[in-house]
Amino acid sequence: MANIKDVAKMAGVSVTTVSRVLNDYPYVSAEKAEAVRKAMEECNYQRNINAVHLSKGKTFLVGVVVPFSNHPYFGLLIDGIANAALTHNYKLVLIQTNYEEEKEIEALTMLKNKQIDALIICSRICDWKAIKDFTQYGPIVLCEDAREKEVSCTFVDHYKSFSIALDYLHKKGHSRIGYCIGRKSGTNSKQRHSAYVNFLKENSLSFHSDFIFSGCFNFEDGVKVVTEFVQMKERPTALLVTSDQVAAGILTCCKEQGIFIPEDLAIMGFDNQPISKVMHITTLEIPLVEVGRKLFHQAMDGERVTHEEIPVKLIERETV
Amino acid sequence: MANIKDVAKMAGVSVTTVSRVLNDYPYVSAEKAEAVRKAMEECNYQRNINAVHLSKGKTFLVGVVVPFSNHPYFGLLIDGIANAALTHNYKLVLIQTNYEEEKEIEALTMLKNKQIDALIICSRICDWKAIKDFTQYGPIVLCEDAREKEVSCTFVDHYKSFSIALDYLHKKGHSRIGYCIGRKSGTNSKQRHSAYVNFLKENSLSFHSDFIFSGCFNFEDGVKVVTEFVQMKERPTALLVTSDQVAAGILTCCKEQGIFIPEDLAIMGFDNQPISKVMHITTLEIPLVEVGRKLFHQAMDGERVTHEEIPVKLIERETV
DNA sequence: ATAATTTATGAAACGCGTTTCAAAGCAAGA
DNA sequence: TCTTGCTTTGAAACGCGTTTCATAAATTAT
Repeated sequence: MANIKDVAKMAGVSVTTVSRVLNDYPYVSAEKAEAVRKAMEECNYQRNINAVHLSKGKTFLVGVVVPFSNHPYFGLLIDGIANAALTHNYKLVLIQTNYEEEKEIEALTMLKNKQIDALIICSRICDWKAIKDFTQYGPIVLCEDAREKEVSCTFVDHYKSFSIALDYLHKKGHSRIGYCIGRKSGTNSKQRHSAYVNFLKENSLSFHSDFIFSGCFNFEDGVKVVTEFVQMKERPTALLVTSDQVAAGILTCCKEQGIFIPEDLAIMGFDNQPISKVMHITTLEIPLVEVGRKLFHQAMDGERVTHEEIPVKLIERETV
Repeated sequence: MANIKDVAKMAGVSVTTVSRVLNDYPYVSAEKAEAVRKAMEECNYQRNINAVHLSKGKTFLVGVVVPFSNHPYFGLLIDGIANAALTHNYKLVLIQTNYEEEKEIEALTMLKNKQIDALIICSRICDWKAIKDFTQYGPIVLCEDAREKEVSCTFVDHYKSFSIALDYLHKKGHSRIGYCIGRKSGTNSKQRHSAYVNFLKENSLSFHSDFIFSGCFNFEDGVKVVTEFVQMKERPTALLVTSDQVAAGILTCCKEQGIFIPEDLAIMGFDNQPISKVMHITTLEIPLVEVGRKLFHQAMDGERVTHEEIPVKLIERETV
């Protein structure tokens, strides 16, 4: 395969001139530019992108860390990131971690390596300390409340939004409220939990540890929740479900079991995924595609550290 | 930042020796190896991966072309690819095309550029001709029946599987069968359609163009189908739905409309996604994660062109 | 007409790790 | 003792495009 030298020779110019043509720099005469273009065509020249990357110290790749890629939450997020990347001629390197810390470190190392220009971490298991060490190597942006930290982030104030949801349920007459969550650790989960605990305290409600269902990620996890629910002696009357998928699963399962929604159990979803509309699930809208887009822009604007809060919106439908 | 030269100088050896240590080559004395390791640590040396890529002509990146990443079908496929990639120390470059041909060409160009070592195309809109021109630049593998073509593929024989499903419905007494599909063009869709047409012919059944519902990708698309369905004068009694998501949407919507499944309408899904189990949808299992894994392995084994057919399995549940 | 710019062009250095090739040292076998 | 065959080690070439710097030519300004 021909390289820039060959093209230069063929066109009777220097490699510098070829490079100038290649990159649309000025100060090349029309004739020489033409000669170069002709030579490139003749030998089917293709620029070796790795040489460009080495030379420029830039790859036009952005790493995206997600635990799973087949989950609608991350799917939508990736969608937003991917579409923003598309318009900026960046490509995404998908790093699926399955929540293994090792994989997250690998992603961070890619940044250190200069294999990617920036890194977007959609969800993590690793310590902030681990990340901090890598901030010097390039922009890292988080999808969580990192206002206290020296990296950019786009986030939902989950404390606030959980409080809103809890108050809403409380106003509707519920005092036995539980919630379903993916994993218990994680910045977002912790914020939610403290909102929950504070809500109980402020309203003098008692804490039931079995009102908290963890491990809820997908539609099918709704089955587990309902199975547990029916076996409970003291049941909650309302459930905050941090994913519409899970809420939909719970709904479906409850119908089978003859549990009426919202009479027997009120359900409040999160995200406002399309499925929640179809199933008339009351939910808290989080514009994930927009979050994704913002994350990408922050990754691009690596110099500036910004913290963007995304407002959520309560969407009333028929499950509360 | 220190480079290999600096390390060599610090350790009092040549760059070659450093390179040998870096790559675990034999023929380095223990003392020198130790000196190199110490030097690397001292200056926090990090190998510039782009230089490696340039030198090796290899990037350990595999491109994955998908139209959307937030769809469970592609989610599962990506999952399989990603996990296989993980174990082989490859990373994925996600190219979300939204079915724009231009983006597909861009992905192919990345292969030509040597920016990726191989390309997996999960679904495409572009012509085979367009792809053919790029096969010379590296392994391209397709997720469709490409037995006639000189690229590797992992595929489901959609003609066969559609026939199986149609026969099953027919044996259950249905003669007014329709189907729901994502897009009408596309290799898979065409295979399915011809299976459908042949089935009708062989059983002397008449063709109703309105029994075919296209644009069915997601859960929410089920709504459209049901809306159309209830307005039909002559309704099908069974529907083959090429995605469990859509089948689930149809099911949910039918329940609302008082349409009984399977009495009023039999539904047969595809993929055997978790949702189909929860909702007891009879479906045709396609092991997408395994398909993904195979696609990756074929991409790795670029030399050999193989065509792997994936068998499907009918899973009887309660919607037929 | 002369100075000051602007335009055009190429040599060479740079980014950096890998690999080939030659050479030297040393041990085992003949 | 001599040959053969590892084991070690490093110089130099290689992969290839970008960028800096110097030079020369052509304009424009004074």
